[in-house]
Amino acid sequence: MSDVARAAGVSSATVSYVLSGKRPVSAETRRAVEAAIEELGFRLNTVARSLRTGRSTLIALVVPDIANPFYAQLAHGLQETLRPGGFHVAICNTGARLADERAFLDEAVRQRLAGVVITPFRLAPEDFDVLASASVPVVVSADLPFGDHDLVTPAADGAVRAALEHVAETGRRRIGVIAGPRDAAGGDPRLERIRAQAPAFGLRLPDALVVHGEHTRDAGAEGFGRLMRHRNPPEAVLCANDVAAVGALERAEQLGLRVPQDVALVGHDDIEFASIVRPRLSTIRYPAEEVGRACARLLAERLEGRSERSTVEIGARYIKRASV
Amino acid sequence: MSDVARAAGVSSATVSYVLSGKRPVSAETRRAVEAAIEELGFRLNTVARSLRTGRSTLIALVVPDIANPFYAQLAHGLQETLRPGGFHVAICNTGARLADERAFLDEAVRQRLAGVVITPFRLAPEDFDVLASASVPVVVSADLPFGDHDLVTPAADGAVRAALEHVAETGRRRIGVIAGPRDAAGGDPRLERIRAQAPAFGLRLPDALVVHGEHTRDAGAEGFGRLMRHRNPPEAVLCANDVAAVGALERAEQLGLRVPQDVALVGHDDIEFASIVRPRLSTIRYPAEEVGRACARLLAERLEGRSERSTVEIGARYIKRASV
DNA sequence: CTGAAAGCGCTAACAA
DNA sequence: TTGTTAGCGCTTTCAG
Repeated sequence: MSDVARAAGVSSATVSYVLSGKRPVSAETRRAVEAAIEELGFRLNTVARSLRTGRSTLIALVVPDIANPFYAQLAHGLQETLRPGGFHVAICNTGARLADERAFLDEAVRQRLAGVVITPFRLAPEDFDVLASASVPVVVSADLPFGDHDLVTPAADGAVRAALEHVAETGRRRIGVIAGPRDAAGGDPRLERIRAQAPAFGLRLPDALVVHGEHTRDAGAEGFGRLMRHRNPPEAVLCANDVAAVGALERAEQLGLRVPQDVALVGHDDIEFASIVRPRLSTIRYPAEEVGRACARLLAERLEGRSERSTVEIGARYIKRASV
Repeated sequence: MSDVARAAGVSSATVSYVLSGKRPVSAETRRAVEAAIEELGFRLNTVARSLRTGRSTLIALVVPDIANPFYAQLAHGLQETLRPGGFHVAICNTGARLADERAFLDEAVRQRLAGVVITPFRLAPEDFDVLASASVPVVVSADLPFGDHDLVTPAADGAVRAALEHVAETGRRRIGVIAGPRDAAGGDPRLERIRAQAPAFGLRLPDALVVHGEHTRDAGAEGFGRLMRHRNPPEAVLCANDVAAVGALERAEQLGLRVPQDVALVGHDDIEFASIVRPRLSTIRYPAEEVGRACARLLAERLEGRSERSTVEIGARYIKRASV
């Protein structure tokens, strides 16, 4: 930078100001500086800038698995809306493991990150204290509030109602649920929403027909197998996410069970998988890209100075397809 | 850090050395320093470290679309194998647009990144000069060599042969190809491999039956439609990637064409989609996670000092399923 | 085995 | 409108 300053016959402060635009510079000086920059092939060192300003332009996206289409799409929405503001997104795969979740939060403060967007799985609210003490803004994407952080969350009651109504209309009475991991922080709100609303539609969800597992195809297949081995199996199975639902569907085929004739299936999220499988999966859509964009906006607002907590609800909708 | 030094009664250099392990420190001093770190909740500022050392620990992954399952899986493999070495991965979605590809390379030097892993689409070799002059190591993941950068690439000849053989065995003679974008840098090697080997199996690929498009479902559907509107349509369609192949399959269904009875379909990559659609898609597997891991290894070697160019071939394999 | 001190490249007072 | 300069927090010679 001082090279540029010398070449342009100005001080390095002036170079800094033409680059940042934080103070007016005469057209003539600006031209001289820009010429020198071009001439020397100069490129601002953003590391030095970050050290000086105490804040980088990097945002961490902390999720269980970026290869899960839901998070991949969320990442896409997040990155695309953060980029015009000069921010970048680092992906942090935790594998839903507590130790890794913690490790990334720690790393976020070491790196003086501009912010963190996270879907916490096993983290406790206290784990965020490291970030608070370094005043790294946090946006949580989850079904339930988490501490007093900004939140992007589904408004899903109506969608769940619509799904249950559809299941009931088609004559089923006994339902099962393939929920998230048993030890997830805050339990599984998707399960609880179903449990709370089922009775209103004359649907029974016995405790024995609730199984838990990770958000993977294997876990979905396994959970479905367990449900159907029950001496009195469910007539409809609702899954907390589409990846598991696809696993369930595959297991149904292996077991010679027809969907929806023998058993109905409903997912959550509406990732691409859902409309690609046969039968097409009825599911409660929670639009990942839009979630990512909302997270980006919340974070941007924080970085621009908002200090009160804010929540964005993203509407979920029941998408009726062929699996019910 | 100087706070820690003061609290431990040592110099800040010593604190630095216990943290980095770059010089022996007596057990006693170490203990005192660690106690002080714990006490004060000190966290190393990696931005300052990067400024001083001239290199960050961030690696950019530059791809067209992180929401494309192939790249999402690649990202996963990359991140998981880079992390133990203390490196992080930033995602850079280019949308396959030249301007964005260039912008990210520029950004990489501003950020003094430790490295770049890229699947270039429209970039020309000269575009990499910015990186070379800042000596930012580059690993290219592509079907063809690109400049003199480290390369991860498929060994796909055998797989293509197997696919074509299967197509020929089932009695088809006239084939079509849904290739990548017409203006992609270096053309479409997957198309060229097919073109080169088809004659050996008595297969004809007329120029009129080669269509180009992006690696998206829409482009695949559109390309398939164009192919089948031909007055003498192909008996088998090979796609340069599975995302497009899924689009083609959907369009076939819309058109009332049965796969594989009316037309056979072969994809590339074997992303999860391929085994989820019905009929299951026969495809040339190119394992994305493994590609990501290979990119990580190549980059790690560079950062440890290797200076000769290196290429890793990842074996591709024909996966015979129900669409041929 | 430990310390003193220079300096990485930038930004932001403060001064002119 | 521009310049001078201190200092962000670390690493790394050089000296002891």
